[in-house]
Amino acid sequence: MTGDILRLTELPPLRRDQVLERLRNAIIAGHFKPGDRLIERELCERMGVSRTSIREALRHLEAEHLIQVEPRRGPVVARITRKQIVEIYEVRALLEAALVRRFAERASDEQIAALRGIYEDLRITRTTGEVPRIVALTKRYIEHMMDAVDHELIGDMLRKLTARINVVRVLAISVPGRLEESGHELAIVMDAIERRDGELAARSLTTYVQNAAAASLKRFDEVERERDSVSKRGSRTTRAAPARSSGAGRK
Amino acid sequence: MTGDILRLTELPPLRRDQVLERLRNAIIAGHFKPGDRLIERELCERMGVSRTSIREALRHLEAEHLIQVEPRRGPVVARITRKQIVEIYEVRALLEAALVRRFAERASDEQIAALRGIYEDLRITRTTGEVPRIVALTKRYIEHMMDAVDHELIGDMLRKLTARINVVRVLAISVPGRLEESGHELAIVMDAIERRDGELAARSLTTYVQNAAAASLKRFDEVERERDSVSKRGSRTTRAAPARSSGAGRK
DNA sequence: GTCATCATTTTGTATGACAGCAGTCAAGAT
DNA sequence: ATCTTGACTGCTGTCATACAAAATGATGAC
Repeated sequence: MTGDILRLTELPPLRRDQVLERLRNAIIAGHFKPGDRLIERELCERMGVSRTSIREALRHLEAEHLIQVEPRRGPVVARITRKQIVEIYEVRALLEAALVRRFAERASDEQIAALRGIYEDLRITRTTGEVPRIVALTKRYIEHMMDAVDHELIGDMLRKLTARINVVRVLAISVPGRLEESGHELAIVMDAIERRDGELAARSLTTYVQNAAAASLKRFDEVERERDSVSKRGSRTTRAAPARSSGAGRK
Repeated sequence: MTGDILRLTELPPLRRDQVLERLRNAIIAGHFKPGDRLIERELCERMGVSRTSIREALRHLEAEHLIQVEPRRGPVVARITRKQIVEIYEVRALLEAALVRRFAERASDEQIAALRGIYEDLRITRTTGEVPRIVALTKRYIEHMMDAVDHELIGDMLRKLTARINVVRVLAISVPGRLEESGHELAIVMDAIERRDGELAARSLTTYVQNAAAASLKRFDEVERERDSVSKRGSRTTRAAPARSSGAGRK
């Protein structure tokens, strides 16, 4: 019998999984910055585990694209390119649109009411400008839909994608005018859901995400430009990758 | 200077990456069957590397959902559930529709002509019923679009998704009537692309994928039913990885 | 056939070792 | 002062070994 559902003795969580989660959180939270090297021995000491566990967790993060590993140079917190941001938002738009469509069409009235509750919190908080709380509520909002829709794969993919652009995404919130604009879009989405109009909800959410993408890209470009001008006069930055600012197009 | 264009000593590919690729291929090709246990020591011996490299590759495969790891029981080739098949096809439909839309709208005339070439090969081969060749050409077809569209993320995701359902997918080809039906759908897609009608191409491809999903699910259910009735009278539990007589026999 | 008991595998983790690439820094050359 | 060179150091990639705890398999009792 393999399905040990009724197990009494909780077996201890695997060290490598604990390491994985803590590293992942640290990266997403921005505690490690893009480009930072993750040195194994350091991580060992700080987390009190052996290299074995650290390295296995790193392989997992590598597969999630949260770190990049150049052979014999070791892992680095993933830098994100402009093209990647564009692509991630594009796919996010597709997936979230599908998600909200299903939610509008299939969620129970209670689930929709609960979403309305989260939405109202969010709407109010948006007027106060408490960015961390806005981020948290936005997350709650989408997570609520994921739970209700019960689409493991879309949920999984969205979580991984948002992890990759979390830093950029948070920046985008503080783009002037963004909050008002997006508030309007979200209102339409919420109304459409309540009218069970999946199509409209999906279309509106797509617009919302596209605008969010535009805001993120704007901030990204600003940061890039600033970083460039600094590195031009300032000290020599140890940059591993060429990281051309514009026109990264290869032929 | 790190622009290693003129490197003489081609640095050896990392062992863990070689292991990763070989294991991944073995799983996708069905050389290991779903539910088979992957025992570290065995893999070490058969591949001539240490547990370190094997285990790191396994963590990567775990992140790709090609293996499942229950704590302290070790890795097992991922079994796929009916729900997962449904979900994967749903997302595949979304992503491939987006892909073909972009291709229809942006590809060069030459790229479209090349696609037509692959398509014609495929169309002819379909009449002959050579399943392996059909599979190969279908893969070429989609890969050609990925290359042309140059959307790293969608390409990446599609590759990972198809890896997970490869076995089921191949089975579906031999569903009676499927080939004729899908031939028709593909023809519409191809025509729409040539007329630069991204919308129609996307819609048709969605239908195509949905039908493919239906065929796969049908075969999946058949196999399931058969397996159930066998296990009811025959040997008891669903054995994980008995040393199959065919192939490498150990013990 | 079911169940308890013991032997054997296998995983999870730690430790130590070492070759070899990568980045650094100081000494010498121009 | 700047550039070049070469030694130095830091890390990664990989292996071998070890061992506790859990899982699996075998054995025998009821």
